[in-house]
Amino acid sequence: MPSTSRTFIEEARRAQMIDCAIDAIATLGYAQTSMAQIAKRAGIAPGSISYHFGSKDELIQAVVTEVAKLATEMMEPAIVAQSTATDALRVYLETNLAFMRLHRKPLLALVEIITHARGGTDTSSPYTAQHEIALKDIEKVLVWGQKTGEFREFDLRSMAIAIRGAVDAVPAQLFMNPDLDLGLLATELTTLFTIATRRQP
Amino acid sequence: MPSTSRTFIEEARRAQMIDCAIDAIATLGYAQTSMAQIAKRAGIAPGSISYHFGSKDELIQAVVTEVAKLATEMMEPAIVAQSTATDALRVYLETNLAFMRLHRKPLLALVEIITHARGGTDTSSPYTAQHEIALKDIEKVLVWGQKTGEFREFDLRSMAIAIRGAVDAVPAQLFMNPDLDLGLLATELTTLFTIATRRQP
Amino acid sequence: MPSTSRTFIEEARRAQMIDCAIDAIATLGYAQTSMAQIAKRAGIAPGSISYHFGSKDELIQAVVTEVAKLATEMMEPAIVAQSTATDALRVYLETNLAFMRLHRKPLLALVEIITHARGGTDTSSPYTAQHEIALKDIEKVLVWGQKTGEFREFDLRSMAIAIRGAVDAVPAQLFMNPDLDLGLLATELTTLFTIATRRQP
Amino acid sequence: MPSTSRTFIEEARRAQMIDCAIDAIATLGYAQTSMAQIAKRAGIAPGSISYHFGSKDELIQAVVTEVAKLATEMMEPAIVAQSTATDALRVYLETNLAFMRLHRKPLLALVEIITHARGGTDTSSPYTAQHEIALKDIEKVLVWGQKTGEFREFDLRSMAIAIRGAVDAVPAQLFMNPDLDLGLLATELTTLFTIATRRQP
DNA sequence: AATGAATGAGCGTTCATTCAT
DNA sequence: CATGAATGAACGCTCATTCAT
Repeated sequence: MPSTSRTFIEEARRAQMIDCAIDAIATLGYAQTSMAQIAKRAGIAPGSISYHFGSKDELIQAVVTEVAKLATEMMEPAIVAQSTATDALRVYLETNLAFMRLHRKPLLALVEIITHARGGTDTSSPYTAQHEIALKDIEKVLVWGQKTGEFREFDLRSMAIAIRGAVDAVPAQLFMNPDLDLGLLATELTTLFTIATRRQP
Repeated sequence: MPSTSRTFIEEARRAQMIDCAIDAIATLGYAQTSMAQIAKRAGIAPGSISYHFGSKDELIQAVVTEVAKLATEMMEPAIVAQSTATDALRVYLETNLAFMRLHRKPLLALVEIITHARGGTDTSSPYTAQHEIALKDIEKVLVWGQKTGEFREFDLRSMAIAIRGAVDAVPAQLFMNPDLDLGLLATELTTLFTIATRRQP
Repeated sequence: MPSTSRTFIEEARRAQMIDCAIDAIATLGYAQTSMAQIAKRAGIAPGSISYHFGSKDELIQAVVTEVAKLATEMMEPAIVAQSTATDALRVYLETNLAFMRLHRKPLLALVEIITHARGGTDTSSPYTAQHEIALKDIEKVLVWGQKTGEFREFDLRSMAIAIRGAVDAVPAQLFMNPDLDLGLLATELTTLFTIATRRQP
Repeated sequence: MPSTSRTFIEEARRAQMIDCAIDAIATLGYAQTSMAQIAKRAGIAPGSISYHFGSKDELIQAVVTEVAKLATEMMEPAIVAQSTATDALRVYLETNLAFMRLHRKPLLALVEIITHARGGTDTSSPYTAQHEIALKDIEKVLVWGQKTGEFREFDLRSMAIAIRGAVDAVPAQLFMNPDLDLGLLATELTTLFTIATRRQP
């Protein structure tokens, strides 16, 4: 039991603040979400957030980490359990869309942060890095498929951009049309990229 | 020559301010772009922008209109000149990427504005509408190809989301990696969606 | 013929600007009346007003002078023509209310200026002086009536304040209720102050 | 002792700011009183006022409420305690002038606010309403006197305008001449309106 | 540990005034 | 004479952050 009681309370407070930040960002939008708004939702003082997180940026970073952890926990085991690259790609798309269905608010918050929190030409932001990691993950599956001969020859980065782009486009759609059929979308995207990647006859 | 000198000067100033706004937004990001920043780039007083545009919103709107005009002028004639849906889809992707190459900063600015100017749950923003129009345009080409038998059966909206998503993902990539090979990307995306949409044997 | 053609045009321009200033102030209120608003009403450039009047303060002063001249021209001859102080007091009240009926906008503008343009503890403002002159004018009539025995003994300044206060209260009423019966009000105020000032039995 | 220390401090700060606002408005005039000016007098940062009051309008409203409360507490009990309309009218005038003597700055500030906070043709401002209430209050006393036969017949609104006009004229006089004898003025105005309203022989 | 009052820099905007044309 | 583009100071307001309690 490595964590003390103090740390436990501390962690509970942080988790509560992260949850409220997610709710505020997903509901109000990134630009309209102030520290005061988050504090109000948590029923605490604005200063307490600074106290626990040091700065707004660190809170936002914690939100990103939290949601990324949630997503990874949900998606990664299913993907690595597949025995073919084709299945892995299919499951990658399916679990991504499933995550949007099950964790809409965290996902919306994450998208808001990624699109808003970038500062200028700062190529080295943690969000940029995360995006690169996502593309690299896809490329691993694509390389696998090309090695086994399941997939045709194509430029890895281009295909990865297309796949990730399709997935990243969904939250915006979801925002515009909350009744979007995510099940249908999952099926269609799977078919689309299965056809587009498979070795051509 | 119907325009007077006065109008000419006025238009020149507006154009200069729009250019500086584009530069500022593309360089600093939307959230970091204040009237003062834009004015500084133009070498003028902050109040002068309000004098010419009335408000920040109107300046931003002018930027959007300017870039949209630029994009439409470049892309639309080439697309409608095609005689098959397959060619139209190819040219759609090619001209979109060509625009990014030729007008990188305006395009980055436009993307920044579209992704940031939305406020919370406001579904009815003009930028949201613009996005929907873009999808509908793609769907027209897809319907065309399905009617002629060039394309297989698929859900129109899902395919449109994937295509637009791939295109929209490019600016972010461009931002992270300015040396991205847009020519290669155009070829690969064309191949990808040609395969993914064509009638399967 | 002391005035040149240039001066004539000059005067016409000034008169036009004063009229537009009166209209703007009476319609929009003092605080909402900017140089640009006045210029717009006159169909001229904002800079032209500064050119003719030097500053906003001087324009406002010109408006006050103009309206005061209008009022004096209308009221003074009728008042001095009376042969008793009682009649003079009656005509003073009647002509004051008649002026409000006939020149509502100039009067409203004047009131707006007097109540708004005062700057801090500046006791020596021209508006303060004008107010003092108005009280002194009333006191002259009151002294006259006391000397002839028409009026009872009372403190001159107190009675003058009450009379002027009643008259000054009317524009605000007019503003709140444009259908106010100024004829009835004139009759009633005349009766009121005739009773209040006359020698008691 | 129902109020906590926290609320107490909060209230003390608000009271301090209201006092400084009263001082600034009475000294500088409404138009010259900015948040920065008030803050300077209080020795605090401009933002602190927004923190406690939300907006300038709310601060001004708080000033009005504060002064109105002060005035009502002082004047109303004395007036309603009278057994005849004649006495009520006398006490109305006396307490009004007494308030000016005891609370000169708050009263000046109130008058500044009432005369300035109206915007253009906006008939429905809360200050306009307050003025109407003041007239109605006077009319109640006048109706009372006419019913008991103490007062002669006259138009209620006209007489109310004259009485309120006389009272409202005093602050401006006070501003011009700080040594004005308010005791004498109270006596004279009482006599004036007692004579003017009483049943004529 | 937690507070919340207070800060101060920055925001978008207004506007009387200036001056090259 | 007249213009109107441009200015620059001031406005009310927001908000992440600090710090005495």
